[in-house]
Amino acid sequence: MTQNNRLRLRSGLSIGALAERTGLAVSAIRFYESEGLVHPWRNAGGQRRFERSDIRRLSFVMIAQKFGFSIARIREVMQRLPDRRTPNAADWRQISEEFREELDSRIAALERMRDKLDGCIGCGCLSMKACALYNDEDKAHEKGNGPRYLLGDEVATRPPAQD
Amino acid sequence: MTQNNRLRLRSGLSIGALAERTGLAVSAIRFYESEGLVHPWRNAGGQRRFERSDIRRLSFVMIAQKFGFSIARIREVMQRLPDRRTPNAADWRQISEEFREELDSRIAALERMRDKLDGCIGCGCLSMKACALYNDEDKAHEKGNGPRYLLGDEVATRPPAQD
DNA sequence: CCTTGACCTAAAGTGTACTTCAGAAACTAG
DNA sequence: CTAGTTTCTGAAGTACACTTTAGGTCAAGG
Repeated sequence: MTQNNRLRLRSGLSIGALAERTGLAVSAIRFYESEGLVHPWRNAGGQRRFERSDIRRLSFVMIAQKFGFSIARIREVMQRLPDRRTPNAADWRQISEEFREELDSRIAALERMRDKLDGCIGCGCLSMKACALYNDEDKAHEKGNGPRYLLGDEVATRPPAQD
Repeated sequence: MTQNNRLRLRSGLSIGALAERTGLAVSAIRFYESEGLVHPWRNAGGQRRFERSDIRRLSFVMIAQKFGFSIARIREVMQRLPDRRTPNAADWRQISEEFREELDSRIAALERMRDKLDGCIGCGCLSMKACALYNDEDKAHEKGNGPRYLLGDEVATRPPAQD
């Protein structure tokens, strides 16, 4: 294993080794490559070889996913990492700053919505129209392909009975 | 339209009318029925007829989805609504209480993770193992079908270089 | 009565994030 | 060198939350 490690370090990590180090499935790493999140080279036999810095790239991907960011968004932000040189701590800190800001505003939006929930659920406005919970904020659930037209139509002609 | 409305009220809402009132697509309402979130009856011609209280049911579904709850979870919680009588404001308040609690703890977890982000991203632990961001909390991203084995394996034999 | 629009069902398609499978080539240990 | 493990590719499968399509029925206005 020790000798093994030494070999790996010389010629890049195999996909299996990277999977071990990150806890990801091998298939997930291949998928992330297809999504442009890592860019391994190939050895003589056509097998993928990764740099040690890819451990960190993939770790970052995992963290960002935990926070609910989509692969598209993660790819977008990671494209700001340096291309030529190996990213250093400052590079990582910089892009995580960006996530942090987005995260902050999402947490805040969620809190505002939560606060409105109390006032809204019991009231008639839940039957729609002008309810603050509808016309408001970015939803926690921003991705997706629903109708997304979310109101704007005519006003209720009758009082909000307790239906 | 006024006369139309009067007719609708006598014999229940058509799926199109319900779609108009909620902003949902007709297809979405059919889907929600198949998922057990609404239970329309059928008229003589086999068409769905909804109660006025279904406007509120679906509105609740939409709000819960905005907060990121899955259909399965929403169905689970809505099963606590009264079966026999039309749910009233107190009923709705009670089940939204439950969501509120879940929401609170999810917001709190997100905040704790966010706070750890600052300390974690720049450091070597991002390369895995004992990092607080990994072994911790319920992920915002709890559903899903990934590898989910997320660490627990051997310790790094070398210091966390700035890769 | 007839046309038009709303509605019906079942099946297939969409996007996200992956996994699983099949068959073949590469690599590693003994 | 051989056996066993890894890795390779492309295609298909999975889960969630719906939408779209196709082909047919129902209902309301002129």
